[in-house]
Amino acid sequence: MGRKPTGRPTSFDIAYAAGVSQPTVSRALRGDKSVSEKTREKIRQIAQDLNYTVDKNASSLRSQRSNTIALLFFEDPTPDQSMINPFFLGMLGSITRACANRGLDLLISFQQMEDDWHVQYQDSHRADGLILLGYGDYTLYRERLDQLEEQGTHFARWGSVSMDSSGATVGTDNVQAGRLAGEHLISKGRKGIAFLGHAGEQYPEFAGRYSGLCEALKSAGIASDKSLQYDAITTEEAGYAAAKALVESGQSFDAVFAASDLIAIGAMRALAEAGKRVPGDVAVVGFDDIPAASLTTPPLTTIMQDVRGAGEALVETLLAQVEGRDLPPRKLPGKLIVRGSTGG
Amino acid sequence: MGRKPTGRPTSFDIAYAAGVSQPTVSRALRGDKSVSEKTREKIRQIAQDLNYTVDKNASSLRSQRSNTIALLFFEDPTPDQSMINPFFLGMLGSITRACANRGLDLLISFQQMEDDWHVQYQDSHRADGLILLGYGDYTLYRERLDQLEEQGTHFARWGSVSMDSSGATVGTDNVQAGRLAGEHLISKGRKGIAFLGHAGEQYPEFAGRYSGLCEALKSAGIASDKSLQYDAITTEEAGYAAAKALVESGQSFDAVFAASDLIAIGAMRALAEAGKRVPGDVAVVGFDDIPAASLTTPPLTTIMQDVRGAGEALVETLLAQVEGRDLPPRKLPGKLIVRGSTGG
DNA sequence: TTTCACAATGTGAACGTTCACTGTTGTTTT
DNA sequence: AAAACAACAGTGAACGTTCACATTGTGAAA
Repeated sequence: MGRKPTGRPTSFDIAYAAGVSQPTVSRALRGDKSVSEKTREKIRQIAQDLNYTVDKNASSLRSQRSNTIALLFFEDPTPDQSMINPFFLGMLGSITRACANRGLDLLISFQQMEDDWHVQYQDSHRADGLILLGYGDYTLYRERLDQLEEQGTHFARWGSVSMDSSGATVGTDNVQAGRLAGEHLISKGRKGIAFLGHAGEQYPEFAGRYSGLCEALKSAGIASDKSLQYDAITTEEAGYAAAKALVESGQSFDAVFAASDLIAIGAMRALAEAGKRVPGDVAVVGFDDIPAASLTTPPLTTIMQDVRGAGEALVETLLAQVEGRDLPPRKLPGKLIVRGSTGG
Repeated sequence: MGRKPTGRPTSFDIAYAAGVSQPTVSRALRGDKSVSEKTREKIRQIAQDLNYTVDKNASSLRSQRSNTIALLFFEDPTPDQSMINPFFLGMLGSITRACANRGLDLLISFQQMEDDWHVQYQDSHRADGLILLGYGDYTLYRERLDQLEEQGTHFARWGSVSMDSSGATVGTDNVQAGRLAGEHLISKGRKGIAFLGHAGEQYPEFAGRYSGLCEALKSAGIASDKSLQYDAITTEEAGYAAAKALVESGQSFDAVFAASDLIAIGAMRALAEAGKRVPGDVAVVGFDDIPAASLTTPPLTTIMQDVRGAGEALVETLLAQVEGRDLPPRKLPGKLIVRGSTGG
């Protein structure tokens, strides 16, 4: 179980074996065109035989580029232990893939809002840039974002695109997606559509979804009723509470558009307890299409965000920024997934 | 959006400002006792004022220690895109936390079985060690593990502890957990207990769970019936297929112990389609306690693995190995979570 | 033939730390 | 009072690359 007695080989060893100078080895392995095809191939072969790999630390130190990006998750101070929003976990997968495709390494870290994450990674040269992921109260981290920007840190974030953009942003077109949900419910003959989710500017994504819903209602000539909007952050508990409040208010409604699947799942629980049948009495639409959405009874109709596209877009946007060309913010369309909770 | 015109400060700048030599700065910031309390504090203060952080690359290069570990997920060649086993995602969270507590950075990467992951990370000095995560056919990657070990790579893996251990291993005590599940079902009066999951040595974890079940049956004086064991890998589809085969076989059974929650969920779907009621006709127990387990109807009774403990144990074991002291393999107990699928 | 350009490699330094020593002081021991 | 020893700080080198520039050889243009 001990370590190899002999140290691992360096580029000098390869150089010696190949009968060239050490920098030539470096050039060859990077695929530099100024090394002849022949020597390049020879060096590659020797490197492989000797089991040599470039030392990333030395490389990064000298070139001032780590080919690594850091992924920072953050949520409101997590109440319980480690219940991470499943949607972001899907995102993690797609970002990982996007990085792998480009030969980038990915550092990951979960952050509490209070931490001073804003200084750590890029400054210590661990990463060339940051990807920021997380719902939550926008106003809370707005300040940090500005600070990042001021520091000249490269970052891309997932979130609401519509806000006066702080840095490079990629997000779902929440208004379009909200409209999609609204139109679907309306097409099912529903008119009293409640919205569960914050609609204030602290939660611009939710607000976008709500205004999309309102647009759909308006287009259909239905008056939207502000009293049918109930605040909820993105947890199952919040959804349960909001739906319960809705039911107990005595207002009449025949559909619920939840700002996230977790909210929707909580809401369905509350509706069931209140004796409301889904979709008979109340149709329910969620948002995100998390894995659990297809496992509820009835299965949840929801808006799927383009997770795969998002990962690609985030990495691409960040990379562009690192290389000095800023890309415009990008909105990805949502897609309606029809399941049982709206009557199939 | 441009970069700071002036380069970021180095330890020399701090040294100059503090009126000491540069290595003293390095020592002070590492908390070296050989720097007097006074100067240490002074240097800390100046560093903070100047917004200085230690360059991780230089530090790692010189000290030959990256304070980073790499987390490698791998599964059987993923059929569809990025459906990652939710259980491992929970694990990711706990490992992240365990790393953060120790000031370690975490690199993550998803691997196809075919890739040559076994050489990459530690050799290039990106990471001090590897954590390997993934179910799957053991025989498939067994060879790679041996290779890693031979290379002197430090790694810890999550998996079956009982096998002739390749390297440092942490895992759930599958036999104990299986017994727990069996005892619970027996206490509910069930006697015809089917097991859905591979029981061969390619899947030692599943096999352990099965033998735990058999132990429980034996202790209760019930003969275990090998024909009630159906192979299934850990997906919802596999669970569906296995349960369907079970039903169609015409054998009588009144309980199902699934080797994973996904299998259980698939099985419940098949049972529902076959007109069997859960838990009335058939009680169901899963394994893992993934988030979706509490959202099914009825909610799924399951065995919870100690995810938090696992993350801690893996990181600790790995760290020990890096520091030259090998820790023995570790088994963590499973915990029964009783929900509706076994009658509450 | 001379000249210039270009392709291919070599040379020396630099990236920003940490390591192993060497010097200082000032305090204790005998 | 000399010797011994801490406690603290400084000096020079080293980690393994990549960079900027200098050097060589070769063939085409003059």
